[in-house]
Amino acid sequence: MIEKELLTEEKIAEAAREVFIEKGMNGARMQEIADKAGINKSLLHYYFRTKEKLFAFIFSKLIHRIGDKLGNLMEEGVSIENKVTGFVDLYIDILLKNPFLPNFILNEVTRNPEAIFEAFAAAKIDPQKFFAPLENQLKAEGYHIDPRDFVINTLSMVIFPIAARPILERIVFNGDKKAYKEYIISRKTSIVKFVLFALEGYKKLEVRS
Amino acid sequence: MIEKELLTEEKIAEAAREVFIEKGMNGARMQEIADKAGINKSLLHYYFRTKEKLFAFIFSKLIHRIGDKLGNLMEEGVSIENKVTGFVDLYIDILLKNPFLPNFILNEVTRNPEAIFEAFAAAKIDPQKFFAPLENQLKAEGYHIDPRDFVINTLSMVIFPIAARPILERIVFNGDKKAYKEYIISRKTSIVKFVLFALEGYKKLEVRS
DNA sequence: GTCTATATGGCGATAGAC
DNA sequence: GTCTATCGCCATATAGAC
Repeated sequence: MIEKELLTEEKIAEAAREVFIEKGMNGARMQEIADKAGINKSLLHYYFRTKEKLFAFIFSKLIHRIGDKLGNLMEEGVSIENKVTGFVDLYIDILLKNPFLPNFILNEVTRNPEAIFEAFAAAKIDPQKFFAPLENQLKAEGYHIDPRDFVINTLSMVIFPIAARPILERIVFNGDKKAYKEYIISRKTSIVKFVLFALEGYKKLEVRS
Repeated sequence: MIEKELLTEEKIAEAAREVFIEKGMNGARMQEIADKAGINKSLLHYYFRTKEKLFAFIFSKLIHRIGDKLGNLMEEGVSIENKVTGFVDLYIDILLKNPFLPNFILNEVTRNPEAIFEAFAAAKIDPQKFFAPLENQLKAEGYHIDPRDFVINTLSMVIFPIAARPILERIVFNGDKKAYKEYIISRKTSIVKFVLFALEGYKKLEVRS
């Protein structure tokens, strides 16, 4: 019964994705995944022989999707300003829908670095294809900034406040969840503004330092 | 024998701190802590009845120290520029020595939010005492930026690249650990530059948006 | 206070009926 | 394919000798 098999496997994958992302490999329980998928625990082992295999399956699919999204943002002919705007907007939306994603990736990548090599290799993510054109474009548009600083600073400002939600929500917003969420949404414009202001400074420089 | 008791308890605390920070509450093993402290596993339970209690002890001490350091950075009479420089320099040094700290805090604070309330309350950390003077100072020095953006953006750029070390080291630096570390050190100056350039833009504005 | 030995419970994994 | 029952391991925690 192929029809049924696909359905069950999808239910398992969806449940596993949710539980793994929220609890991590160590914290996740096969029982919880089974419950959430509406099936029996031993059926999990029937479809994916071990927890490790199930995890690897979920993780590599995830990296693959992220790799695709990153690639799409690198079309040529788009100005730096529009790239920043598009990037920040897209990623804050994604992260608002998947608030556990940043911590999950950071953890698993620390726990088992080998998985990165494989997953990123399989997803065909090549940093040179990303940085080389960006460096040229920054130069061409007159911004004398290290492209790594440009990318990493922007990425940091997008991801960190979402990874640190429990702390910010409590310390900065006194437990007001709505205020926190509105603040994150407001960052869609404020991060772009901050980055573009900074870039102005680099425009005046003659050499990058 | 009080002398001995203090020594053993300190050895346990130091070992527990290292293991908890690297592996987290879930990943840490009482056996590993005992080994690292050079004592027996059951002696751990003699000093701290449960793993949870041992963890709470370590965690609250840690938050307390962080609270103190944050407070020290808020002396009056220091220019915004010097505060940024001092903050970035100090924190990158701390994080280079404790690379697991960011992920540890982010994780545990997600896993058990109650712990934050207690630990931060015990450490007497009051955000209003932090943000109110900073907001005034930013206004006084002519920077029309939301103080939360200012703090959170700077913090993000300091912490995130260290929390994301495994990814950056692999993807951006092709596995070259030395290059990664040198890059992080270079950020001590480049982050300050980036932030000050951005601030210049906010100086031209008449109202904060 | 510190040790050895052991209890207790949870979780991943398997056996086997249907 | 899906279930119930159970194994075997590992980690926390306790008992009890010294």
